[in-house]
Amino acid sequence: MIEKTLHALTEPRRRDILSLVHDGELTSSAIASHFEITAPAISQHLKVLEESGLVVVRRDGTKRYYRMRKEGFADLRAYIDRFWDDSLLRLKEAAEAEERRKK
Amino acid sequence: MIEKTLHALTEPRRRDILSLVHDGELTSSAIASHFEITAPAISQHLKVLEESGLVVVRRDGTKRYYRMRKEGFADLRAYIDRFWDDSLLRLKEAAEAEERRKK
DNA sequence: CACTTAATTTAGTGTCAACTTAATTAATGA
DNA sequence: TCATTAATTAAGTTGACACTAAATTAAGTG
Repeated sequence: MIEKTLHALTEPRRRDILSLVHDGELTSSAIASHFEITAPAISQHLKVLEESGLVVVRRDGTKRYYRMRKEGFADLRAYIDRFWDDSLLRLKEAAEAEERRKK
Repeated sequence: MIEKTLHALTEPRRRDILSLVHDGELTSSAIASHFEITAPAISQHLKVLEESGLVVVRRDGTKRYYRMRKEGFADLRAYIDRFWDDSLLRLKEAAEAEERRKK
């Protein structure tokens, strides 16, 4: 899952798309109107984003509304925290050691 | 920077390398011994990791010791948190995306 | 049933990234 | 200085992927 999340996020336009659908849902063509590339290219990006779980789609007639799916970031966030958190822990420990040294 | 971080992390072997050098430093060849691919391939991965800021290297004679650099995750973590937490900083993202689209 | 709108899928192209082997750099020791 | 060890850089191959234009699906509407 983290594999797909990272792959989806690495492409800059997909990150831009995510910013666009963060606040609310937008149709495929509404999203495409913000870019210079063609609608099929956007559609392909949306597919990658959807398969990664970073966006969800709602169908209404011929239109498809995309919006961000926050929980899609959970796994990647947890992965990073495995590296990040104990560095914070060590900073905390160092600070505490420093405190003790001062006294 | 987040660009380079994501690119570095997306390749599975580079994530494996990061796990290896998480706890302490290892030489290039010690790292390579954990994989089936050749030493030059590992060297190339290490270069990408170093340029992304996710590892640092210490030279001693002909050997080069690599270790993880936790601060390298900071930007990516902040990026994810902008989506994860509802924050006004998200507006900054949108503005930056708009700038990129204009170019 | 055509016709239109919205979007996707298909097929093909150019670029880039992850390998390989071979050559090269760099430090050290006989 | 020559040889050895550690690692990287160089050159070339292959496969993946972000595009494009064209064809296709799907859901209304006259």
